[in-house]
Amino acid sequence: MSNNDASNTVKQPTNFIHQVIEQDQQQGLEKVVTRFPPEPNGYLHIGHAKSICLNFGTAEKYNGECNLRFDDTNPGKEDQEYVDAIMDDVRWLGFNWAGNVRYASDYFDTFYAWAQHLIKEGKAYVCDLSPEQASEYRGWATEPGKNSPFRERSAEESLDLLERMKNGEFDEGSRVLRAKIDMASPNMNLRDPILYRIRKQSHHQTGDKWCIYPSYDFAHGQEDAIEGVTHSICTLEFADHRPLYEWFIENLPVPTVPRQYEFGRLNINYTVTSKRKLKQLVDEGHVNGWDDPRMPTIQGMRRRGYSPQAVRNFCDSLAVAKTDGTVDMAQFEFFIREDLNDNAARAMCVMNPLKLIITNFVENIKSIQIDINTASQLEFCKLVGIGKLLAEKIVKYRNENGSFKNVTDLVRVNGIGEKTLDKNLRFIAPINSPPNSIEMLSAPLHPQKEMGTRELPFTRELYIDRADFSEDSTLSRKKFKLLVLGDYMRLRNAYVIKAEDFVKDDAGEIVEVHASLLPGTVGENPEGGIKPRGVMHWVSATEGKQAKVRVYDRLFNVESPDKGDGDFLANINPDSFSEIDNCWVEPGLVDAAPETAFQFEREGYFVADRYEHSPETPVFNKTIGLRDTWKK
RNA sequence: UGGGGUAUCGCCAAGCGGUAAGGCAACGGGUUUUGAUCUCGUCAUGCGGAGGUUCGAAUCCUCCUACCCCAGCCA
Repeated sequence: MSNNDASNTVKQPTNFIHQVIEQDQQQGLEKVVTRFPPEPNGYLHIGHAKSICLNFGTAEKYNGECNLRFDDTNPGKEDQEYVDAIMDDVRWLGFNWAGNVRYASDYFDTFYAWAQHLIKEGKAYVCDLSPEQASEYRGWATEPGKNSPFRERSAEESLDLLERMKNGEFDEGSRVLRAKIDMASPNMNLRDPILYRIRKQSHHQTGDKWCIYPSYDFAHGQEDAIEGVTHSICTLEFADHRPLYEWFIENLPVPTVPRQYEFGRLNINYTVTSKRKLKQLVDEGHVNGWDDPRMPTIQGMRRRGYSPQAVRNFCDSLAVAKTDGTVDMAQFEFFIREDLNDNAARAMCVMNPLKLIITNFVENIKSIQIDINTASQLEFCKLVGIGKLLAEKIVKYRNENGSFKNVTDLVRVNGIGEKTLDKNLRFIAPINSPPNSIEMLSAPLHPQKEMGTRELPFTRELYIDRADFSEDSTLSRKKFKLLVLGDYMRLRNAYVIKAEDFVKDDAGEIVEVHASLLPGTVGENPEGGIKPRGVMHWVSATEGKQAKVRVYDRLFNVESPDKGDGDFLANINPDSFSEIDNCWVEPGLVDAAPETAFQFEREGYFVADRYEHSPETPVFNKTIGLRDTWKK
């Protein structure tokens, strides 16, 4: 992988879990097994990405295995839709789980048998207290709870009651199975926690087989034990559950002994990562779904154009510790830009078009258009997909049949089809007209890396960005890198031009700029010490393509939108989305595959929309702007 | 409040008794056909606070303070 060299030079943040594993290995641990255990009740977000990278990354680092396991113990909240999306997300990040996908529900039979085991051992009982009563009996932090009146019920009776709970004889909420631990424990989780509750709901995996479902606590550690998980990594809020986790492992005939370790959850400013709040954003229509590019969901980041490698690099840069801080969004953005800068092809897109006419175009451009009635074999070879042999055939055909009457007659030559003709149309001059309407320039796809080149049609009429022209020629040369009347500017990958004139409409708006090009300045500096003020991007007005660009900004305009219990929706940034219809891009861009990333030079990074981009209706999403140190 | 955690630069974070790494951000300089990239440089006598132990403390001890988590038949 490409980040190998990075990991060799960049010092890894410490990871106390890796320290634990290395100690365990010294004690004789042979194989590390981890797991990523989401509940399929929503879409994964950046916080889960950290957990995925930690669990899968740890397994990878120590040549172990990592399972993907759905913790599906509460059917009311879960859905197959989420199962599918989560698998998609894990794969997108580039991880492979060991063996098949697992489900907690795979083990429901075992859990039931283990529940019976605990009852027989006198360590669990069916309790008939209502939820309200149970809450009262549980006591308060400073005062111990009271034993349930059903606590000393006989094993036989509990066994029978549990069986009947399973058979659907009782209503939801009427009875539960509880562990008999300690109603006076200062740890509330140990005050006779619930093992099974009645839920008359069908389950996305087990259908209607069950109407009682195990609680998280009665399931999670046992799942780990069944799968041979050695290091069960979860977030800090589960630290209080560890004694219970261990209690089950000690009191049940489990095949292996997993250990639980907790690390600090990832928080990022200017966004929210609580499932409840993300759901609210979707349900109330503040965003366009879970995969809205403004969402911190993996699906959203993907649609926004964040690369999986960038997300991974960011997650790997985070220390695995027990502190609960909030990482600056700028730190994430650094990794997004770093990866995109390396890998995104460069292109030009004019987002606010202003027409620029090159007044001396005809006299000065180097045409590569071909007059098919006079071209030689060698000249035909310049066309796309035409080699020496085909070129010879064309010349022969022309000699035998006389001049072409139409450009399209080229297909009559054996070996040239519609497709070849289409690709070459712009390189062929119309019959009987001067072959000079387009100059094909070539530009590198990347300024530093060897990524090849692209063809850039340069024509008499171009589009430049409105913001790049000013009629005010008194503007400081140093401060304003603009096309200013009477001054020079470099067209990126093309000529240096000089602005000469402009046209205003009745409303006083500039609608057209006239400029002349300096011959011989493609790839060369102008003679006579002329220094352009700067460089600007452009697109041919006749050869370029119109495209739609969606610009996204942060969803919230305060650092901690969910601080406190106030309405986090009040902090929504009303200008987080805008769509610009009249953008012009290089012709080649419309053929880009969905999810291809580009840097639109001087504008930022953009991605062809995963779902809506097509050659007919090109749609690009702004992933992130370029770093901008331009101070006015 | 009882229990469980955590406190080192604006943010993330190393450090594990020997005299405060690194990254992000910020700010300066250089290169540049992207105001990008790249590159060079600046940025904690200070480690939540107060005492103490020690030749020596961010690291050990004592007390204090602040913040986070638990008190669902959610995970």
